[in-house]
Amino acid sequence: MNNKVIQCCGNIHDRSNLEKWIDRLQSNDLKLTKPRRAILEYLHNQNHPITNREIYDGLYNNCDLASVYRTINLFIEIGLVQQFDFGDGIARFELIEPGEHSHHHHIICNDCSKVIELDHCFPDSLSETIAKHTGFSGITHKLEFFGTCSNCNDK
Amino acid sequence: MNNKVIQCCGNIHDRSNLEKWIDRLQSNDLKLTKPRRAILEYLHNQNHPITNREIYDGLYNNCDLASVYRTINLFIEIGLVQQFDFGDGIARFELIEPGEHSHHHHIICNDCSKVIELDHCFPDSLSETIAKHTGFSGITHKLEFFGTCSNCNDK
DNA sequence: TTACAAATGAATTTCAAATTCATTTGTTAA
DNA sequence: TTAACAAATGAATTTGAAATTCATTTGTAA
Repeated sequence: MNNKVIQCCGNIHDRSNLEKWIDRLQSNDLKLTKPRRAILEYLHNQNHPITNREIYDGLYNNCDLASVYRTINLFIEIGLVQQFDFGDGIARFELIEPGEHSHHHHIICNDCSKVIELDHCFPDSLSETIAKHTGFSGITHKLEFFGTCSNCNDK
Repeated sequence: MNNKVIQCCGNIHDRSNLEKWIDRLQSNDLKLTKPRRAILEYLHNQNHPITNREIYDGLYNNCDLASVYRTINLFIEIGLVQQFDFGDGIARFELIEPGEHSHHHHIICNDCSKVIELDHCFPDSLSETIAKHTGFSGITHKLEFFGTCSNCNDK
């Protein structure tokens, strides 16, 4: 395995990490194209969910906006990316890093839109109760918190 | 007070209930117009959140679609209506009936889109923990559940 | 190196939502 | 009741996110 460092979009990555994604793509009979690699790496550099437009802007014409939409949808289909909705009508996306705890939520500041990732969640027993009560199975949930961050509170 | 029954959109209402909303509108210096009354009554007849287009279609040209959007936004501003997001990118709205427990969530079937309203929620202690952990104040949340309903499971 | 399916870019389309502006409609006071 | 006027409406247009179409380009595997 070649662990040389490659340069892209002004950021430096360990190629070994990238190869896990490449494997993931190729095991799904998908081509490793420049736009896909660029989007993958751009997502990897973020620590919060970002919009398709933010990805497009961040890639500086390395990739068309339509391809960002297409690629993100593809990544969601193969379970590489997770979508979050912060209530403003614009979808946001986060890379699910291999081996990471993927289930998490966020709290978003109503004033400045600051985002903090949360590990907190309610116990599974709540979903189980709802399953019994409604007859639904395979229950998942979408949960985001909102409030005023300490910075905005001080103003 | 005049408690006569009025007819609108094929449904019958007790005028005394409607007057609570009228008071609500007028105490906000807002006019009680035909579109606003029609939307209010249409919302009152629903038992699940509905989209702007569903309201428009249900009103049969008693009101322009633009006015539905405007009126719903207005009702949200004055706290008469609550918005829900079921993850399909189309906003849904529910009337907050006076004196009702307004905080609730839903479970939506991934197959047939059936919606059940839920009283279940996690304890406030979770929000308090998050407040302490993040320094955020005035914490609210958006929470919806998804799964497969018993009907779709049997197919 | 070639062949070809798959993916891309550019332009267009779709759809929810918001906005503009001339006309209409509640409301309040005469 | 009527008149006056701000507020709200309808109709058309605009916006913005997202999806789609199609000719061209690009990975990949023979």
